[in-house]
Amino acid sequence: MRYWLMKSEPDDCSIDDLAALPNQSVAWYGVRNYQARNFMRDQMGVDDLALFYHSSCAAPGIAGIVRISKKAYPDETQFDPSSRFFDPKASRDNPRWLNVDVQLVRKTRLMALAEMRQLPELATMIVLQKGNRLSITPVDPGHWRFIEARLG
DNA sequence: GCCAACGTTGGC
DNA sequence: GCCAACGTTGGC
Repeated sequence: MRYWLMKSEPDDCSIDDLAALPNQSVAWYGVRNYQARNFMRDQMGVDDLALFYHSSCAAPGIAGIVRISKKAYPDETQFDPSSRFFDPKASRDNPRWLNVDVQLVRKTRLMALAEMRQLPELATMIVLQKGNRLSITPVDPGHWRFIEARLG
């Protein structure tokens, strides 16, 4: 059982969008970074928990908690020529990209990036490191407990 | 829109 | 294997 932080652009899928979906769950498609893919493939298990983070938006920060509801399987969008995530080098025999499914656990108050940066307890979080762009990062249990307590 | 940081591609 | 060029991410 591990903890994660997963970035989503709210213009694409916000915490409220997730809450409105059937089963409040969604395929975390579109990851096109090998390190993030490998996290899903090698380390993510069903019932792992993740912070749902809004990125590339006016108010970046943690917006909710989700759980991994299905382990990694091939990302359909890599096979779809009409998708912006289409990958001509991927095939069904040899898929390159994977996704997991996530399900809403609860929406939280927004814990803004600016607030996170002000908390010395969180200073070593991967997502706060300079230049970090990974869309999926592990969160250590101490950070998880601290954030969860602070989210109320 | 700007720009720093990073990952990927492809020529050599 | 090196590395320049290019594309993307993501905060501001």
